[in-house]
Amino acid sequence: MNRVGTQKKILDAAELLFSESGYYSTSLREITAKAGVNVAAVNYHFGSKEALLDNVLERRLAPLNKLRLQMLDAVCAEAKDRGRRPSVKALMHAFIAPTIGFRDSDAGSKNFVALVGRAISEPSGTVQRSFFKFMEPFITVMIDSLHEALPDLPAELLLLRFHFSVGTLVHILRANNGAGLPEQRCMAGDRAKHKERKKGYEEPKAITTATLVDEAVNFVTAGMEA
Amino acid sequence: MNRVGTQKKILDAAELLFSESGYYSTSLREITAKAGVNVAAVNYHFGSKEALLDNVLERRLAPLNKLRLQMLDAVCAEAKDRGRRPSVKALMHAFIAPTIGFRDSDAGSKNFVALVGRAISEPSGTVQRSFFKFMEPFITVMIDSLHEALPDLPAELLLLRFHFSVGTLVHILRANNGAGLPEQRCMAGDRAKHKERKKGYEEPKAITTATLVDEAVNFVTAGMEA
DNA sequence: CTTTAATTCAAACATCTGTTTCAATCGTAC
DNA sequence: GTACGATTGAAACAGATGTTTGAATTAAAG
Repeated sequence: MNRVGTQKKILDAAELLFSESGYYSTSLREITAKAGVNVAAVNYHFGSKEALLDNVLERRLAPLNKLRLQMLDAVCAEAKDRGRRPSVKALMHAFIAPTIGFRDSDAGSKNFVALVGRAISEPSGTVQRSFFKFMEPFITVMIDSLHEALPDLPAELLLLRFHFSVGTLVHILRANNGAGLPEQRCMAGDRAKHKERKKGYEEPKAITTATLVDEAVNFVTAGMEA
Repeated sequence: MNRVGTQKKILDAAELLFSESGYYSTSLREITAKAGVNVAAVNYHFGSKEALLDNVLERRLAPLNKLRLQMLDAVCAEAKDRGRRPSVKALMHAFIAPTIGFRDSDAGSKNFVALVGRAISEPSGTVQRSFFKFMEPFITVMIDSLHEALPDLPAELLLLRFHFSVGTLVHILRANNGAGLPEQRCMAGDRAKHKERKKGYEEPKAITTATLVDEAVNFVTAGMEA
């Protein structure tokens, strides 16, 4: 086993288990067991559990953030060429589409998006610190662009509504865990009961990634411009 | 010390610490230390840590859910009297206003809303199970009412958009932790950098609970009707 | 083949976890 | 005041946690 083999096995196992159970509820022994390596390997290759989390996040977040920034720059550049302001919808698309669509780019990415959704809501400390370290550069540019797109919206309202939008996206990612569809558990129960009461009720159709992205973009765009 | 005194002290301490650090990251010894009682008191009065969480949630969620259902029923009843469908905005107000406004109703409630925001995002298992047990009755009625308000919106889109709305609310509650304002940490850093770059940038004004509720209701209403 | 460094492994480390035990204490009814 | 059930307290429980150790193994270089 060379170095990179063991490291990758640990990263993959940690990514999966963190996304399933969260950072604090996943033990190093579970991770190393699933990876098929010794417990000491984590501290040997990464230094600590927290450093492992950093590496798990960075491996995926670095290319994702690059992609998001590219799309954001493209939107702003195209708007500038036309001498117009960027549209809220295009900005929100650059924010949401790469993030949600990321899960289709790689087998392990599906686990990762759930991990990201969970990271932002995990108790303050380790996870949030690691996460925001990677997110901050993008958010800075995003808010600047939104100010250009909505010059008449007061700063505090713009920040507040963007805050709402982040909440929407995070919730999508979090629920994205298993099937990749918005089948969060409260609704599963509801739907059954609803079905009993209403006649002629049709089971809702499955929702593709493309529809999910479109609907999410429409939802937050309408909210931003409300 | 009589029974209820000790029980209340434990519930208050657990509510605060759970909301700060989450369920899994809070130990019984931290709770009992803050409450000024013996470690054994938790198991004596509640049976287990999980049962303690149930009691923490139930103490606040029972009256809150009652209030939300009352408001929802009032909205639907008034609409029926006028022979009209309930408005999405009124429904969303019944969903959001009591939840956010709850933090002003009691000194400890401020901690509780953050706990609720965190509960829904905590790794599946204990916390989610306890939480949805209390939430389900309300959600069922809510979705039925939304179907009445938006009869032309396909079921899968309605569920999806309500899913988005829940994400927005949860994110608000989660960030609601300290000051009670949407001052999430990523934006604190952004704002500083943004301030440097833009001339004539004005620091955003503080946002009151009433504004927060109004903006949140407008945001999700616009999204639902998009 | 020998040497040398990198890596793996089983075992132990100290610490923390939720829970239990059982004697000491408290409040109350007789 | 005495007896009795409810409550508290200090201590210990068994198990899990992240981390460290030092010898064994592997891979590459001379």
